[in-house]
Amino acid sequence: MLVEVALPLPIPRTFTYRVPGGTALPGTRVRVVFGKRKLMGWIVAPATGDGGGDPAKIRDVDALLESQPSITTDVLDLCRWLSDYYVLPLGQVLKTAVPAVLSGGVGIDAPSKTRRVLRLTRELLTLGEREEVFGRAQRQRELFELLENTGGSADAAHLVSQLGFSHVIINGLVSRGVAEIAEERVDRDPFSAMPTALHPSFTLTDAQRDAVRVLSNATRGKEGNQPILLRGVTGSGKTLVYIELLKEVVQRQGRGAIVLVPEIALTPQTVARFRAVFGDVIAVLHSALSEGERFDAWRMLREGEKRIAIGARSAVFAPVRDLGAIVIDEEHEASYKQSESPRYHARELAIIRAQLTGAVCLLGSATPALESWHNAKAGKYKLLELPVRVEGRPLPPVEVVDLRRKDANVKVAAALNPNASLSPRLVELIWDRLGKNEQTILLLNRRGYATFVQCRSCGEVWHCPNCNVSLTFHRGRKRLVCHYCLHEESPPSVCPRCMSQDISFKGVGTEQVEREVIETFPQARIARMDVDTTSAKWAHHDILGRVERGEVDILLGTQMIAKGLDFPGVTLVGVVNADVAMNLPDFRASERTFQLLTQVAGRAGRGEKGGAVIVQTSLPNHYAIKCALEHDYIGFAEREIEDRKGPRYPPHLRLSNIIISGTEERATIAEVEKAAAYVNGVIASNRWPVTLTGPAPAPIDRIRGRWRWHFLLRSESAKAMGLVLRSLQYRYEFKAGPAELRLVMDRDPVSLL
DNA sequence: CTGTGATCAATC
DNA sequence: ATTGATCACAGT
Repeated sequence: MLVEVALPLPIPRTFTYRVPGGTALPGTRVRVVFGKRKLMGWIVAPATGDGGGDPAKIRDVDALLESQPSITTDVLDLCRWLSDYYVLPLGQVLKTAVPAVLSGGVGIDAPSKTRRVLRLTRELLTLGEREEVFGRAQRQRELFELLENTGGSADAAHLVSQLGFSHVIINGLVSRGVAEIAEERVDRDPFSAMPTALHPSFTLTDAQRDAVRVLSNATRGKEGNQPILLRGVTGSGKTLVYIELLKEVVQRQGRGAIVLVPEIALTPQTVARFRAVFGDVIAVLHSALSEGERFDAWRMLREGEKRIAIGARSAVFAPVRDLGAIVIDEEHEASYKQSESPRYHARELAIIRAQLTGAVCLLGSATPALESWHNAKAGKYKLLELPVRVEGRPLPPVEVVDLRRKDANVKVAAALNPNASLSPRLVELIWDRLGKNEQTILLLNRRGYATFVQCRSCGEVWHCPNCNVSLTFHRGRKRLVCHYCLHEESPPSVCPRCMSQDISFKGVGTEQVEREVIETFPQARIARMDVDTTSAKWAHHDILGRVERGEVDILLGTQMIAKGLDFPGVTLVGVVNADVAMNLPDFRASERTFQLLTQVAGRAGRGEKGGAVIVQTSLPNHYAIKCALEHDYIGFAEREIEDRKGPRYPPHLRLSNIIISGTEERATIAEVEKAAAYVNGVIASNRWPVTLTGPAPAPIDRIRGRWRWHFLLRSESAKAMGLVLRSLQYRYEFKAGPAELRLVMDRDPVSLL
């Protein structure tokens, strides 16, 4: 039998091999001889026959690595789509769709962890039988009866170390023929030991009930197979709708489901709620899992022992059987787009996988991505809405503090501290909450102490030697740090250019706000949550746990505190500076700002006590901020969609960002110009409806010592865009020349930085 | 006339 | 990605 094998190499084609004596299903991993070496690959199809080459060259498959395909049919089809759309060889895609331990070429059983267990082989029903078998061997009889009471088997090491049965006793049972030592697979699941905070189950609101009805009809194929967008304001109970959908699919229909969450470490509450309802049929695909644990979770899904996978974007490849639903929570989140190859968007893959399997695809958000909203308005997605919070709780009032105003307010603050980043109004409200023993969340989307360091006398700003970005001062570490390449150096005491000692630390970061908060509210219990305080494995979990138990008065952090958290004790949210996200040179800056403000404002007032939000900004008239104040998603979306007509950006068309990087600036520019000229030629000669903008330096034009230039492709036609990218791939695939020049194709980029 | 490096084609 | 072939130019 001849088969097509995809190899994890940058070669966009498959190779034909022979499976000697027998057959093998697509999705099976094989080892093959390729050139001089042996590689692991996947059988992806029966051989096409015309296979583009000399039949005499076809070699035998070296070994089949598994009897059951590691890639199921629907995942294989999903990977094919990914390979085609994002212009990437199929073998490389498949490699990212299975746990890393499987791409090393080991057999499917090898990564499993086993333990030795003592297991009963014979029943001794009567007392007489027991007397006869054991005689005076009292301890052996005790061990035998212990095993009977624990279901017939027990861990051998545990019997010896914890229960005091020596090897002699165990061997005695074995030699009497009533028990045996066996290897048993261990299923590592670090979550099984974690408490599942049982959430009070609310009765559904009318809107929730309507949504659930539509969704459960959809699971029975009554609503067509469109993706469904659930727009529910913060606190409207989207999670409960997801749970009801999964109850229908998993408990009533006996099918499987996938739940995607933006970053699983940041959403422990969401995960805990699913675990509370579905218990041990859930596999949690957490980034902190070891490779072995990840493999176990994957295998249990593959074998149907677990039916729900919950995890970040890569969980879209989970080998869930008989898939009935995919839920994408916070579907607007940028983290669903992978920032390295393969640069897929998990939301798009989820929609495709749902289409392939007939599953329901549910996108949920309070602030849908404009693309999703646009699709819903155009009728491509079905739209469901949850317009009010549960139990009729109001959305919190949002108040603006204008950072530009040099009136009494700010002067008071300035008199106290010239660098004050908390306005008197915000300070006053925090005092009030401290007095009432209520909690405050403070958001600032910048970490470190000061975002740049500048000489007051000559204006020199300290930059990273490898990247074209300013260095951030971290006071705790007493270092200047580059947030792109992690370069560190000592903070200067003298300006090397003008020898002045008058050096200022500018641009407030979370570390500095933390200091200000400590000085202003000395008795408050404060927790800071950003990349610098959450590097330890379960650090997120620990910090959020303290907040949940009421051990923290003020939680301060970057955007990682803005999402999905549900703490009824939080009655005040302060946005220290709303402008940070707005000033990025990216067409999504307004959208990001609006989403961040809406999401973080939604953390306030989830309990009975209500809540308030303070937004400090120097752009109080910007529509992104104004709409966020009024909780007006639709107003924002309409205005922003209009704004993106000139120059045209998504959702009006599709983008691809082509980046060429290299260590030499001139060679990089020369190459990007060559590439752009080539693309322009291809577009013109085929009359493809695609336009090219650039080339130009990337917004951050040097990272890790590499110069970066890019150009943008715009098209309303996905097909034409695909053809252009494909021709670029062929042009560059076998490209000779200094290998240090690299080309990246980012289709539907989420950020242009 | 050999040796090192760059460039290119091929891999079932 | 990796290997082997081919070709240029440098040092002998």
